[in-house]
Order: sequence, then structure tokens, then C-alpha cells
Amino acid sequence: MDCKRSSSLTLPPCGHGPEMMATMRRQQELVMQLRALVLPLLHGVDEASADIAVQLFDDVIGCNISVASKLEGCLLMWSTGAGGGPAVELVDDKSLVVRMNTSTSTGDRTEEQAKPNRVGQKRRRNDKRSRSLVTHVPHYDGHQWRKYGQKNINGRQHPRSYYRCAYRERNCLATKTVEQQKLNEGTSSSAMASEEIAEYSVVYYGDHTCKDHSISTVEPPQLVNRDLQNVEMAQITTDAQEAEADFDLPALEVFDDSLVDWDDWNM
DNA sequence: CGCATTTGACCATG
DNA sequence: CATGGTCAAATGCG
Repeated sequence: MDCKRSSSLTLPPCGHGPEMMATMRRQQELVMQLRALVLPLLHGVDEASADIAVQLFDDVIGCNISVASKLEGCLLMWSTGAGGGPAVELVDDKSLVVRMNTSTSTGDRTEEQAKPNRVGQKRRRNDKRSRSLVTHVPHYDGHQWRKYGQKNINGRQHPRSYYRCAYRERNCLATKTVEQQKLNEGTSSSAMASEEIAEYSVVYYGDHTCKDHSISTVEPPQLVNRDLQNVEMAQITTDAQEAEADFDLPALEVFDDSLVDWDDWNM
């Protein structure tokens, strides 16, 4: 979906639309980062306060998303349908196509390699429940992801990476895509987007069903911590509060997985 | 050696 | 037919 976003979109009469949009985006990022910073601290100390904090953060973020969405709608009307690059958008659902050849979870992949016979591995990710956001730290969402693909999307500078939940063996079908956005293209609104850290647009698909720690008949996969080296990290373990920040990213990735629940983000 | 990532190919969808 | 999502062998790292 190459939204040929024209940087020369016709502005609404006030002219502050994109600027407001950028502000909303920035606000969203700040809230997310603040949340990532605060919640782990509260979690080990005061559970009740932590729960309230989770609610509050989610409410704030939800409000932000709602406003941004409406603002985006206004901007789109004014810009004659040119697709913008909003901070948060709901991916529309064209058709939700479930893969038709669901393999029998154990014995399919070993029997052949790269045969065109084995088909049906496709699933269009136009789920109504997808959530997207823009962040500097695309891997701090409290889940373990495993990368399974990368594609160059036409017209995009940076490739798109495809991740699925590392606990897929628990029938967790959550996936996400991470795509680096081009740094501030227009230099339109100065001084705000002038971070040297790249922005990533993260889109989540599906829900995590691996959240309950009650290991149900399936042992967790052997997750090696080596993905902590590259930026591809996401904390899940319960003692995640103690994670040292030996990566160059800010130590925002310390999330207890109970703190992240994107389920109610649909509007 | 076992694991996750990389990367090219396959294939569904529009 | 072009594009994007997924698979899986190859690769590399700890």
C-alpha cells in the first residue's frame, strides 16, 4: 500500500493540521516511553497502584489515538484523499482470509522442501483488529517476537520486517511488522522531529494468547537471549525489572507482559 | 550444536 | 501481473 503521500498537501485553513498531527505523534511516543519507564517501577512495589497506572496510561493513549484518528480524518478530507502518514491508524479490513491449508502442526514441514505443491501459506493481514503506531523503540512491547521475513516494499526506503510471536507453539498467532520510517522528510516542522533516532512504524496483528503463564501442556520454546544484542528485544520474563541497559536504546523495554494489553485499542 | 535470523522463492490477493 | 506475506533452506552466532 504505497500511500503516495505528497508532502505538498493542501493544508486546512488554519494550516496547523500536520503540525498538530506531529504533536500528537510526539505526545503518544512520550506517553509510551513514560509508561515503559514508570510501570516496571510500580509493579514491584505497589500492585494496586500499578494496575491503576496501567489503566491511566492506556486511557491516555487511547484518547490520543482517538484524537489523532479524527484529526487524520480531517486532514485527509482537506488534502483530497492523499494518504497521510498518521501516527496511529487502524488498518482497514478488506478481507480476512484465513489460510486454508492449515498444516497439521507437526508433520508437514519435514516432508518436503520448496515444493510448489505445498501451498496455502498465505494470509492477508487486513485484520480489523490490527493496531499500528509509530515509535522509536519498536520492540519494547513486552512480548517475544521471532523474525520470519523481511521484504522491500516498493516505494519505501526501508524494508519491512515480519515478526511472529515466539510462543507460536502455544497457538499464539500474534504477528507484527516493523518498518523504519524515513526521517523527517520535509523539514517542515522544525525542532520537533529532529531526533537522531529513527522512527519505526509498528503494526500489530492478532492477539496474544500466550499471555497466561499457566503453561498449558506445551513447553515454551527455548528462547535464547541473543536477540538482546541487536535492537530486536522485548522483555517478557517476570524478573524483567532488573534488566540492565547494556544496549544503546533507552531502557524502556522493561515491560512486564501483563502490562501490555493492546486488545482494547480498537475504536 | 542448537538456536534465531537471513534471504530468496513461492504464492495468494487485488 | 504486481505486490506483499510467508515459508524454509542457508547462514551465522553464542
